[in-house]
Amino acid sequence: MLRLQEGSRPTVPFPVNNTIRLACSDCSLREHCQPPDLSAADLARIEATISSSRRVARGSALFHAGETFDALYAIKSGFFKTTLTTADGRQQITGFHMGGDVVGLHGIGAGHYINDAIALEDSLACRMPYARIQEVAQQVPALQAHLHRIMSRQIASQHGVMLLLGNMRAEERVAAFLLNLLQRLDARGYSNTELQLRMTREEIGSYLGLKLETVSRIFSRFAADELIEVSNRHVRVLDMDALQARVHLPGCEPQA
Amino acid sequence: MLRLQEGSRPTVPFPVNNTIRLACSDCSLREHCQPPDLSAADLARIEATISSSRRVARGSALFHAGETFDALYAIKSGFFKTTLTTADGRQQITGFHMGGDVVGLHGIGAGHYINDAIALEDSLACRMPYARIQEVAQQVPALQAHLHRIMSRQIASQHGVMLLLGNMRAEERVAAFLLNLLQRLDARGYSNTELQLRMTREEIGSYLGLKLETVSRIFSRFAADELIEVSNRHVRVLDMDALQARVHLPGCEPQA
DNA sequence: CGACACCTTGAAGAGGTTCAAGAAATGTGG
DNA sequence: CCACATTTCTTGAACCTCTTCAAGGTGTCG
Repeated sequence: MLRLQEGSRPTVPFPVNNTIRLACSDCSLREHCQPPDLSAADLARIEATISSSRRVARGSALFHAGETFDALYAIKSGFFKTTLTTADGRQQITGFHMGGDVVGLHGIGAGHYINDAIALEDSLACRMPYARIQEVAQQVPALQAHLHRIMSRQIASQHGVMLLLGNMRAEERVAAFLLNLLQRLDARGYSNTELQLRMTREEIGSYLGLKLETVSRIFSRFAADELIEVSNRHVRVLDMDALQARVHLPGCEPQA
Repeated sequence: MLRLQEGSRPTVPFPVNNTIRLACSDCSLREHCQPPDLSAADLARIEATISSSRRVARGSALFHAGETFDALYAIKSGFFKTTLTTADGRQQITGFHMGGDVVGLHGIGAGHYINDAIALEDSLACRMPYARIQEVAQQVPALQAHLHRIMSRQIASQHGVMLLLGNMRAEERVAAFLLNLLQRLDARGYSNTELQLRMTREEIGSYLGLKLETVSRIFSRFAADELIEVSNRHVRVLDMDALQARVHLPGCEPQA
């Protein structure tokens, strides 16, 4: 079984859609994408079905809208966006996904993917054929429960996005976006005050329902107010409390 | 087993949260909430776990945010809204749900409901304890697959809402909203050109990220343009093609 | 070094909100 | 069954936020 050399930088062009193998038991993301408390036998069974990894080069797709759905993907490393395209060509980014996230769940019901999942940096994903997942879940209750949890959480988190898009002003959206990213990075052991954005201002805007100029202006405003420090795509939070305070609407404090 | 008299109008005040029993095999919504092609034995097993119905009076809740999650609900008849409330008191309606829809899925991952589900008219819902669903799904692959499909479809349809909130102008949102309702009613055997709104303009606005005045104005504009006919909460579509055309952005046709 | 993609900032403009007032529908109690 | 209160809806006018258009700057990669 090939062991990935995590730290090494490839000297050749990044291979696209190359399939390699890597043990689930070695995966640092186990607690994110697998049910806890599995027996060794169960783990082995799951591993046999899903330990096929796919490299995805920056800019290329894990799957495209319209392709027949046949597998879920757990992101092992890297960063993805999922984008919806309308008949008249408008694009909406429906999510940003990082290590441990599972993408493709929307395809189960439709039979095909409705999204494009595009890597925003060279990434590694774990391909999990859905037919096999179903089989194993039928025998391993913990996997079934885990799958339900993952789908349910995605539904719940999308409610949060609807709140963001439906109720928040531009400033609040950007603040909430940054805080959400930081929180997810924190949960993965990274800094909770500093991050490297993997997406353009335009992509942030698409996700937040704003234009790229608006996003840029708000970054500048936050920097001017000394809430954050922005240098290109590197963002450092200087005043976490103040940033969090911006998520609540400014002119509408609950009054006695 | 009590048989509901569908057509009869209760002469006593509508009983709140009353639990009655009604056979799944009698339910007109079977094809909506249950997997197809079940054996009689499987159907009986499912029925034993989920054939407990709850009446919910207009204005009261099927569940509240914060309550411990223990069951999913399939709506048998009536109409619900699900609403999210923020710390600072803002409300966002995250969905409208009618007969055949399943609500509460977001609770699986969180362990508690994150939404309020409020009946917009006197309604009947089928309570399905989640622990039992899990058990049965473990033994009946068709049920498991069906549950996955339901959750997946909800994820996919929420992507559509994100597109609506993130990318569409007010006019498009209202047109898309009406068309979506009509399509769902059509799938349930009702008219696909005429409907009785069960929610206020404010609730429509909350769902669409608009103010109630904006919704009202757009209804008036559509009526003035003879796309629809509005009389209070009754809406009849006069020109379906033109209404559908409003969903695409008006000033941005793909040009050669 | 030069081309290209990405970002910032300004000024003008549009779409939606806010505020306000009145009309219509709905519900309540006598 | 009618009068009254309440909720919901409509419409107008002023305002504000975000967008659009535009230009220049910065960073990156071949």
